[in-house]
Amino acid sequence: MDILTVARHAGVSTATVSRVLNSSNKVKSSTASRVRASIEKLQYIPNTSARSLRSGKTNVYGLVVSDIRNPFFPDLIEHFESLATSHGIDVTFANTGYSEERLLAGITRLLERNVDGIALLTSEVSQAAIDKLHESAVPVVFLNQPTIGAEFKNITIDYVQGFSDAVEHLRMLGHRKIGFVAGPPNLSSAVRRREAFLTALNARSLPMKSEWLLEGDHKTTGGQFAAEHIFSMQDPPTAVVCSNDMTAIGLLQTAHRLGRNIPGDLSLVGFDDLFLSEIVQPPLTTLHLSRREIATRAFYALHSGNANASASRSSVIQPSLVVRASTASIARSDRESQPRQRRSSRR
Amino acid sequence: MDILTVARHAGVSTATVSRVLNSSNKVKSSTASRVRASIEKLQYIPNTSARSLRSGKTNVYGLVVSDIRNPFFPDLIEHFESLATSHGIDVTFANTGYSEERLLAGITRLLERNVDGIALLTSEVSQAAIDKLHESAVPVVFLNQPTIGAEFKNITIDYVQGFSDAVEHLRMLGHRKIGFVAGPPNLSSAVRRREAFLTALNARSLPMKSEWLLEGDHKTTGGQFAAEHIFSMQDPPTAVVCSNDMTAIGLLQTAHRLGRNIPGDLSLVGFDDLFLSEIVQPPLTTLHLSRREIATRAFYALHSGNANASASRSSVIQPSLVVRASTASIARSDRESQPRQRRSSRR
DNA sequence: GACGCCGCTGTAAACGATTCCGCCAACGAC
DNA sequence: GTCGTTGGCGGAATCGTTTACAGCGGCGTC
Repeated sequence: MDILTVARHAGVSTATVSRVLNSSNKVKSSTASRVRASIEKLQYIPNTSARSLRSGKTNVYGLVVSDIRNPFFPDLIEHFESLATSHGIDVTFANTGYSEERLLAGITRLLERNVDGIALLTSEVSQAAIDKLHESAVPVVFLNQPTIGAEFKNITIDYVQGFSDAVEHLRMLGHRKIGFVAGPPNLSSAVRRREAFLTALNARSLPMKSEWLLEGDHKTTGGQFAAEHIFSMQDPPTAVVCSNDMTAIGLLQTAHRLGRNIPGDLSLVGFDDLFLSEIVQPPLTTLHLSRREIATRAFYALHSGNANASASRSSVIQPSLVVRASTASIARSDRESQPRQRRSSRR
Repeated sequence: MDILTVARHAGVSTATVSRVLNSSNKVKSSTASRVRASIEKLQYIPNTSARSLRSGKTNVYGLVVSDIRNPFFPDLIEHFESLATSHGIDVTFANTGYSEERLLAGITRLLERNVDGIALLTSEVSQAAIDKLHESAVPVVFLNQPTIGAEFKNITIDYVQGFSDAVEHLRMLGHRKIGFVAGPPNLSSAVRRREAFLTALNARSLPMKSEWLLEGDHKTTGGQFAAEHIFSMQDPPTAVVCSNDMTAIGLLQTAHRLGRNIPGDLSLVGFDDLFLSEIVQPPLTTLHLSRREIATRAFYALHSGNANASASRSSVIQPSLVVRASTASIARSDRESQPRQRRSSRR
């Protein structure tokens, strides 16, 4: 079932069939409808390989993410995919599992597939990967890669403002000893989050003991590890900010296991606002990061050609603080130098 | 950069280059290595469109899932994808959001892409979808579709045994009044789970009030709804089995909100064993369903040709009960005819 | 020495679409 | 009546591979 069969059936040439397929306006409407009838009758489906061989376009975007098990990414994928398919574009998928090796392999695969664009919604981009993308001239959009040159599009997230809000929230609650559980040090997004946190601390002249600065892995295991450390410290922080929600949730879980109370013994702030954050006990105070917005910008960065490229490059996504129940006023024994206080006025 | 350039550079014909590309054994090894050197030198990447136009194979599988936000599916996707890419196959992805319409649209897209196989790891398959797949003659594997004819492969899950284990577990704990929160009635997997539960109840001559048979949506919202119902009943069940973990987690969350204790006031069993189940408080007793196994069987059902087709069709996946902390011996006020009891011996 | 066979390689015809040209009829202007 | 223009359509080249077929040395066999 090829285009020639349709052409014969409709009594026209293949060129004309192709034109109605691609909705060229140079076909008389009576001819067009006759062709369309034949297409319908014969159940003709154009061959994608032939199409993209000739036209050079595949109508496929590659989407690469770090860790599909982190609920942050399924949201992202869903939005990206539904946006893409509504524009007639399919998405092939690559999961790196935070491995640079798998990232490079994934990019190679996508390049071999001649995808029309690649959304690299991941953090562990190595120089080798960037070089490879650079020489293949395929449109690429990154998520929050500060070191990326202007030849690539980049969606930036305002970590500084986000963590500033988080720290300020804790400060208002009376916390002065605030710890941080970072992500893996080879992840640029994790590094930037950590720096943004430290900036927020500095701006408020809050103390930072290196002991309070823990390293996680952006998974629950990192949080579990951190919890064990924190609750065995001589001088523990009274509040902890985590580099992402999964870390905070792992911490929460271990706190439970150790018989500690959140937020009674420790206030906890996450980052991402996974749906999980509402579900855990206590519901997690966290920074909301809109997946829909990221997916939308990523898609249009690839799709709109270069139309509003510069506009979308300059824009920045703002996280917003969502206060739930994992943070509370500093109280009880933690407020060392002050008398015990029942509660602050009314609330 | 095409194959002709490489051929000239290596001083051979395009046919020979193609042969080394496809590792035909009919090329002298000295020639082959010369060609390989040229490929390397010129950074040649074969054009996938041309390849699949000529060969009729795309080396792409379609993977369609119901709801990527349900953590069950990311696990599935990850395993499927890593298996596929390790065999040189890419996967393009479709999310149906439980919508038959989107399912049909997704299948159409995949068919237009000429994928070499489709894994339909979803439940809401309509007859229209089946017909479409049938006439396209593309290899397809379904997940647990009892009505599917023998012309399709099908991975079956032993719900009867699974729910039997769950009910037996509750019965051993002393529960006699056991409710069920089902999934959407138009989802065949949900219907079959419900039936399996009822079978388990019957086999033990346990009572079933229709009031205890609730309907959810396989998301947390369904569980929330169910919790509100259950805790306002005159004669509530003492234990509830849920059609999946998301439902159980929603129920758990609302129980918390209503000030009820799980498992004190109600024992709870889920289905799937999401990683979430370990994280919620209390950790959820549930039926473990191996995503790796499903993904593996799905992949090989498509990939191994017809080699061990019949073997894989006949095999069945067994869920296994994982006992955590959301189920407990019936106790306190729920044991109507018995005196209140402080706790069971030691613990 | 003729012949057949075998291992390796090249030639060229597909695969199924898109699209550049060029053609033709119709029509208006002069 | 001639000519130019324009809208609509067809012919055929082209995209980059794969692969059937054929060719061509060299070698063993009789």
